[in-house]
Amino acid sequence: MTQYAQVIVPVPLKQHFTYSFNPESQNVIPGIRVKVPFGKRSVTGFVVRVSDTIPAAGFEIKAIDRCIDKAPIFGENETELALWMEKFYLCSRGEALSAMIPNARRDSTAPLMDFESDEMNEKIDPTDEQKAAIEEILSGKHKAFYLFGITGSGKTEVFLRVAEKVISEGRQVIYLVPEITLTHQLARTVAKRFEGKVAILHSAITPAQRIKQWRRIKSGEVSLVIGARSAIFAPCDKLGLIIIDEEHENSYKSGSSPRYHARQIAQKRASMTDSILLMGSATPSLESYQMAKDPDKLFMIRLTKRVSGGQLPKIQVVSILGQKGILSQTLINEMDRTIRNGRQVILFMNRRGFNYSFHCNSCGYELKCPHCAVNLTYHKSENALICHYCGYRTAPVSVCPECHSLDVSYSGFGTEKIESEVRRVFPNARIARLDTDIAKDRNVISETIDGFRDGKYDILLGTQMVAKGLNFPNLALVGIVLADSTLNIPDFRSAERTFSLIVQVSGRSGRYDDQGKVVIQTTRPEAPAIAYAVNGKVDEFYEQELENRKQTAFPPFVRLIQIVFRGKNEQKVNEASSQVGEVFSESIALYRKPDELLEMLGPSECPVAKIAQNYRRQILIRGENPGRVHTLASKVLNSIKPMSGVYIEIDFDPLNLM
DNA sequence: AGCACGCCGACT
DNA sequence: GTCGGCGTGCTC
Repeated sequence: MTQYAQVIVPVPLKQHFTYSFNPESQNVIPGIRVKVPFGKRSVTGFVVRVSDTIPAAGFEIKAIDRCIDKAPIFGENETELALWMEKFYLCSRGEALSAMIPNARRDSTAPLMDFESDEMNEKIDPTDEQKAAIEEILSGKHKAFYLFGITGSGKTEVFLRVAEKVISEGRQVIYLVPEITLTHQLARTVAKRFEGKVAILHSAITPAQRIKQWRRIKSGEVSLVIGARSAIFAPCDKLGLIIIDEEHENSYKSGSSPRYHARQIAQKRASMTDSILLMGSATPSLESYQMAKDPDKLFMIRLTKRVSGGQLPKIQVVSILGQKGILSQTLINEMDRTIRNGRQVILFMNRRGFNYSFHCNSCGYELKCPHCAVNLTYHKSENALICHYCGYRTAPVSVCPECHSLDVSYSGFGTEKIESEVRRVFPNARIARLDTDIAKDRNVISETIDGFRDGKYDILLGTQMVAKGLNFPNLALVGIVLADSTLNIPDFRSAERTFSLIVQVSGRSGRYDDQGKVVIQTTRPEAPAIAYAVNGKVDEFYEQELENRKQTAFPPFVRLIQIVFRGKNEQKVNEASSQVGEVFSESIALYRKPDELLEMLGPSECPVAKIAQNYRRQILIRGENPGRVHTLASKVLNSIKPMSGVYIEIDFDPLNLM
C-alpha cells in the first residue's frame, strides 16, 4: 500500500512536489525532513502533508529516499509562519522554510571572537531606573517595549530579569543579539544564569549541533534561546518573550532571499503567540523611534544613567576643511598624549564613501539629486553625475554651485594612505590594521584584537568591524578619521548610520574610567548627524531626521520595495526591467487613489551597475500606505512571466539601496 | 536554484 | 575534426 507526501523543496518554485513512500518501512509524517531525488540530484525536502490518494499525475512520481528525522522538527506554528513569509516577502515556501529551519544550507559564519559585551558583570541589584523598567514591562499594560538607554545604562540586566520572570511562568524566551555580540562572555553569563535551560545558537556551531539544539528547543527542554538573526525562528511552542538587543543593527536583516528582517518576524511571532516584544539600543532605528510615537504600538522606556556612574567620553569635533594631510594637529596631539600616557588609540576609517562623489574643498558642499536628497555619484566611465535612486543625471561640474570655488574634486583618500600617514607621523608607535580586506582570516582578526587588548599595539586602525561590542580597558582615545565618509554615502540612511556610529563608537572610549576622549574629523562639523551626536542631543537628531525623511518621502514614512533585475545579457536585463516597469506604471495609474503617494522610481541602473559579469537594473516602488504598496507589488510581480536569463530579486524595506 | 541538453567558436 | 561557451527548459 503506497502513500503520498507533499514535499517542499528548497528551490524558488512556488509549488510543492508529490513523492511516494511505503508506510510499512518509512515513517513519513508532516514536519520531518526527507531526502528526495529532484531532477538529477538529491535534495532535502520538507514534508507538509501525507495522504493515500494518488495525485492526478501528469508526471512521474518518484519515491522518497529516506527520512532524515524521526520526529517532526517543525509543526503548525512554523508552517503558519512560513506561509506568512511566503506572502510577505514574495518568496517560495521552500525558501521560507529553508530560512527558518537549520539544514545543510549555507549559514553565514561570522568570526568567532573573544568579545566582551556590555554590562556583563555578575548579578547585581538593579538601579531604580532598571527596577522601574522591569516593572513596567511586566505590568502587562503593553505588548511591545523599547529600552532606549545610553551605553552602559544596564539594558542587559533588564533583559535578563524580565526573561527570568517569563521563564518562571513556564514560558520560553528568544534573545536575539547581533552576530558579533554573541560572545563567550555574554553566552557564559546567560548560560550560568539559566543553567541547563539554555540553547546557544552560536554562528560557529555545526549544522548537526544546530539541529540537536533545535530538537531540545522543540521538546520544551530549553527555556531561553540566545542567538543571532536566524534564532528568531527557534521552535518555541510556549514562547512568551522576544528580546532584540541592539535593535538598530543591520545584521538583523537577511542578505539573501527571503530578505527578512528579524524585527518583522519578531513582531509577527509575538502577535501570533501573544508574547512580549522587548527591543533595546542606545541608537534606535528610525523605524522603531517613529513607531514609539504611538505607545500602544511600541512603549518606550528610557534609561538615562550609567550603572557604574561613569562619565560618557568627551567628544571633540575638528573641522578639516581645507586642511592638507589626513591627521589634524588636534588629533595628532591627542594621539601623542594618549600613547605617552601608556594608553591606547583606535582610529576609525571607512573604506566606502565619498571617493567618487562631487566635493567642494572650500565649503564642503556635496552635489545632491534634486529629487532624492542624496548625493550624486560621479561615474567616470560615462563622465556624468548620476542619482542612484531615480536615475537622474547631469554633467559634471567644475565649479562649486554654492561658493563658486574652483577647488573641487571627485576623489578622496583610501585606507592605505591613512595607514602610511599614521606610520609617518608616529614612526615609533606599534600599529595594527584591521579591515575586511585584511581580515579574511578569522585567526588574524582574533589575534589582532587579542593583541591589542593585551597591549601589543598602541594604535589600531580599523573599519566598522571594530566598532561593535568591543571593550578595551586601556583604550582612551577614539578617532574618527573622516566622519564624512559615512555621511556622504548616497543612501537615505547615511545620516542615521553616521549618528549611530558616532554614538556607538564613543561608548567604546574610556569605559572603565572617566578619561575617555573622542575626536571626530570632518569637513562638515555642522551636519546634524555629527553636531547632534557630539552634543548628546539624541532626540533632536531623531526629530530632525524624521522630518527629513518625511520631506523626501523615505522610510519610515513610506514603504519601499526594491526590485533588482540581473543577468549576463545587458539587453535582456534592460528589456525585462522596462517591461516590468511599464506594468508597474499602468498598475499604479489604475490602483492609486487620488492624492495618495504611490509611485515608481526607475527603472534605472543599480548603484553598482555590474557585479560579477551580471548587469543590474532596479525599480523602486514607494507609497505611504504599506499594505497597498505590498498588494500592488505582489499583484504585479505574480502576474509577470519569468524571462529567461534575467533574475529578479525583491527586497521589501531594503536597508540600503547600494 | 541546480543541472543537463544543445547548438555555435578557437584549439590539441 | 573536438572542447567548451552559456542560452533554454525542467524538476514530483
